[in-house]
Amino acid sequence: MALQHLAKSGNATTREISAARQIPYDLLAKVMQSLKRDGIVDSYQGAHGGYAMLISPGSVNLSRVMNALDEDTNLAECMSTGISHEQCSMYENCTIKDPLNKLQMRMEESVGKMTIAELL
Amino acid sequence: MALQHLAKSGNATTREISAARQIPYDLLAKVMQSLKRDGIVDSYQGAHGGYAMLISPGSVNLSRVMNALDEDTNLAECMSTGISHEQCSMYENCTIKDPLNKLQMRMEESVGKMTIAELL
DNA sequence: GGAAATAGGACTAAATTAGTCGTATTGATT
DNA sequence: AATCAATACGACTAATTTAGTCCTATTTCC
Repeated sequence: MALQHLAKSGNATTREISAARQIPYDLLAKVMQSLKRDGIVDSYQGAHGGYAMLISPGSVNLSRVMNALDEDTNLAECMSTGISHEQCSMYENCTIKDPLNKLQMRMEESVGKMTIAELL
Repeated sequence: MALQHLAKSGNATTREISAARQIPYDLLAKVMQSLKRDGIVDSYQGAHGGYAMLISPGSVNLSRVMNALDEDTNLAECMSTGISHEQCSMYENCTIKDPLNKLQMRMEESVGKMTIAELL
């Protein structure tokens, strides 16, 4: 909702979006910071500051937004990069690992096909 | 994992699957009951009882399995059928309702394309 | 200097999901 | 008839995750 608002209005403050969309201010603030961190939006501090899209809405797909907001968007823990193999004792002889990976790729693809531009 | 096991072995008891896949017995029992309720598997009570596939693995897609196990698989509460309109005060002037519905349909489609047969 | 904004860490509360427990029922075997 | 091994199921508890809050910096315009 925040990105839809931003894409429509060009730029806005957290306070404005919070009021317009009835989103708790503090929560939205966290969301905006995450979007900034990912480089989806740009921020301007100080008085008369706020946020603006850094990338064209059509170039921001929902898969990217998901990953910007959540640190782990995998279907299972073992699918994260890194030390995850040790986390599951069944990792070596797991028989659903491959199909699960395939499923995740397909889902990411379908989520990735929708962009912020399609929310306007 | 349970369905993969069942599809491979033809039939099995909860105890067998639990041991083979290291799934907590009580939890798996609940899962099997849900699958039975949905009509994906058939159950046989009493001694020498157990479960067997009721439908061919190729006809059981993961979307159906999801819905069999979870009572609500919607992206948002307002997308459930029934009284949900009253649950969200913003329902009438929600501006992401339509794209969200479209997204859910696309995701369901991609999940629905994979069947238990593809786990074998 | 003050007001209005972002930045971010630490925390709490709510909701969800995973897992357990107790008991009933069914049905083949002895 | 008794027993044992299985499903059925409701109620509960524990763990995890997610939503939301609070406090304090920092930045920048006026």
